[in-house]
Amino acid sequence: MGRAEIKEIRRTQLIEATIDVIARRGFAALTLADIAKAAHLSSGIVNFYFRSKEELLVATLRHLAASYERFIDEAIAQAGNEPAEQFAAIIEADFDPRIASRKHVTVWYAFWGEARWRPDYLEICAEISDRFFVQTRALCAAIAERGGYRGLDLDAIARGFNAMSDGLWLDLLTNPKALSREDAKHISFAYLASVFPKEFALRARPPQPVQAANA
Amino acid sequence: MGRAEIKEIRRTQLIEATIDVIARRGFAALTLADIAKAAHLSSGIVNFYFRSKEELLVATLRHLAASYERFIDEAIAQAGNEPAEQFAAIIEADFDPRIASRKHVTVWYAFWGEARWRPDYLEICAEISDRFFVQTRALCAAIAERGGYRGLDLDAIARGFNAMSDGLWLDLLTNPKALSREDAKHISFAYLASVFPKEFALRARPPQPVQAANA
Amino acid sequence: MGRAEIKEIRRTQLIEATIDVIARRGFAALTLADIAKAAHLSSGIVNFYFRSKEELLVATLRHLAASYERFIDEAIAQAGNEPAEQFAAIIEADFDPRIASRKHVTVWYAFWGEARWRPDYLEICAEISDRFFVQTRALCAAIAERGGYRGLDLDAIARGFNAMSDGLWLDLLTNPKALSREDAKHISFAYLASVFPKEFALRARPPQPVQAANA
Amino acid sequence: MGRAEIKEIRRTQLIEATIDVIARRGFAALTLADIAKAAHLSSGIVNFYFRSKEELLVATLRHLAASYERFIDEAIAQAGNEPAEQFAAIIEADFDPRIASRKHVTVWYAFWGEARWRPDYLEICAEISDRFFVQTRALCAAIAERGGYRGLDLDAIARGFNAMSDGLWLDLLTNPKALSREDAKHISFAYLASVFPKEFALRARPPQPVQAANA
DNA sequence: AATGAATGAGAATTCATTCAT
DNA sequence: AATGAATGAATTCTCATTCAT
Repeated sequence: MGRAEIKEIRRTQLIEATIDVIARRGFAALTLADIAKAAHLSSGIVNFYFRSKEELLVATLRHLAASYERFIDEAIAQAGNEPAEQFAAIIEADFDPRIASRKHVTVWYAFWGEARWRPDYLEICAEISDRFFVQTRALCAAIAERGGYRGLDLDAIARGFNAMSDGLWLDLLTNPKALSREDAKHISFAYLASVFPKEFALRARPPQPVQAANA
Repeated sequence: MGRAEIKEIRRTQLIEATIDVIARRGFAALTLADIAKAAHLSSGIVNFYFRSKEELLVATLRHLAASYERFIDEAIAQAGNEPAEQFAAIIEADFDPRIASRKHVTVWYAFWGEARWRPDYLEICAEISDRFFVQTRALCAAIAERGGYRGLDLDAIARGFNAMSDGLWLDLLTNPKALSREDAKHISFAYLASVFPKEFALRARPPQPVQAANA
Repeated sequence: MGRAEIKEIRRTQLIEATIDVIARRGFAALTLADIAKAAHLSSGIVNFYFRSKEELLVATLRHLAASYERFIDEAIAQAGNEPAEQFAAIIEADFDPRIASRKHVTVWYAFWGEARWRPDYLEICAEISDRFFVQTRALCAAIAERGGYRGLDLDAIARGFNAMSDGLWLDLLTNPKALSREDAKHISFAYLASVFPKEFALRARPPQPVQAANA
Repeated sequence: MGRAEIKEIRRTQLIEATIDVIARRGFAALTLADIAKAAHLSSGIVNFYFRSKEELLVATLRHLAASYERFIDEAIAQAGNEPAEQFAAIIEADFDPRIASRKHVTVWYAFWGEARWRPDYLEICAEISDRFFVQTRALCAAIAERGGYRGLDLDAIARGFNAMSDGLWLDLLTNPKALSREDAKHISFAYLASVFPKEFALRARPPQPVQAANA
């Protein structure tokens, strides 16, 4: 195993340990000692692979963003050529247990909570948000064209959809009793069904389970 | 002025200082000394009026939640009896500069970022989210009845709306270049228009300005 | 006792503890914990009264310089009006056990050793060196005038004298077996006697003790 | 090239790197990693050729002392047989740019600053000081005899001369604006001229340049 | 009621040293 | 012979909390 590889392995190891520890203890209680312990390495190690705690955190957020994008892109790629299918794949991916796990959502919100004062975080967040907007906007446009929809405000629809996704994640985080991942998907589909009824009405499953979840 | 009153004045003074300092420095960099200085009081003061830093933070979140609810409730109260008017008032209030100021949004997200590990925060967040859901769900039901809409999934609409609001706040926070408060309102109205076209089509202002903002 | 006084007392207490610890352990081994312990205070105290370790060290050097200057100035003041008497007083003061104690010399050399990389130290050292040069140069001029000496290079004499003093301190430090404080005084007087024989020949005591010291 | 030779080459390489790094960064900031980098070697190397950092430092000081002695001895050897010539050669050598360079003086003072607490340093310093004393004392004796000087305190003259040299180095270090290497030489010669006027009066160049330097 | 001095535990960071390769 | 990854002890600095005044 070459040394360059080791370097990459360790960095990833530390980044994943960081995600674990944030998920377990929280951003405020995050210590390098805990991260090192979670990575089964010694306490001085982080400053060997990262210049500072802050740099590790930026690398962690970048890693998180890259994972998220990769997951969404793969889901779209596997969804076939129909834009509505692709959009549906985004929703499924967005609330897939591997992506919208309590752990991941937790960590995303931890970063968003601090983003305001860390230009690096902000940049990464804006980048992913812009990229996601472009993607969903293009799909909306394609669906609108194929479906013969007229006069739609595609920007508002796409941005609204993205915002709703983020907001549903927040509900998963802060109000898990009121909302399950399945509920979140249903709500997303219901939104799309209200804009593109022909394509999404059938996917928006009946509301009973939601009421059950609130019971 | 009685002692109880002074106590209340000081507590409020410290809570408001806390909000200021979080907005200015961030949650992670928040120190009791900074809070005391911002309140023009001496450094040991916080532990005099609050058992601990944590208790001050819980009180701050509670204060924030109460302000938010009061503002929304007043907006509804002033909106007249039409449910659609009331709903519109909620949107206007939700993105009013006094509520969705960068400062407030910042602080809300700071708390949400930490909420996962603080049961107290979580409870307050869930409470406000539930209350807001009940309110918006009731308005949706009223609009649907008056407007003769059938077969709507009211739970999904209300939850989706609330989620979208929170998500739009996140965009205001992390991507202010891509989204203004006016854009956010427009997107909210566009959503309602897609569900209740009769009531909201006219309010969803034409999309040009949004495109301009995104240019 | 007012609070402003306490502040000054504590700062002095910490500065003196710093001198003690440097003298005892050395500059390289100097830790804030040791200083705090030597001052019979708790470990966080230094950063309460000084912004950083570095600031404490600068304050310590300044304190050292001020003590030195005060001691020399007082010695001159008590020496009467004869310039030769005053010069003699400088030598006596310069090698007085209270000033040229092993502890003080040690600490001075510790600072000189680091001065090169710390502009603050350098400035203080240059200031004291310039001031001392001006003083001794003036005394040389007065002695030369009264004694009718002609053609003397007063700058070189004064600078040479000051340099010799510092160098003798170094010998006290690094070679205490070869040189006592009394030897140092004798050597200084011998130097002055070679320049101003009338005024200093008698003070330059016979060389035997020096030889004895070297034995 | 045998292993013993390589060992010697590497040790010298590391010692010279140490001198460079001390001169550049200072004693306090000296790290083995920096030294290794300056020697274009890998970070673990020092502990391969020296038992510890401390041992490297002692070797460095020894190297410095040996270089100094060699330089002075060579200067004396090249100066002919006249003791006054030899003494003059010592002064020239002592303030030769190759010996009294800012770099070397810096490093010497760094060691002197720490010497008090490191018996090894102290021993080396005392050794060089004693040796230098013996050398200069012998030259003084020879000059006195040839010149027919009577009643001189040769010990005091020699020790005073050595002390002045060290003190002038300190001035070069801490007060370079006030003193150049040429000034230092002039001051040294002026001192000798006051003791041995016949031999050194001519070498003590006129004082104007010194005044200029002080202007 | 309020102050701010003092405490001491805890965190990031640095770095000499070790050692597998 | 040389590398550089890994360790972990030590150090500075921060800060919530306490408490005498």
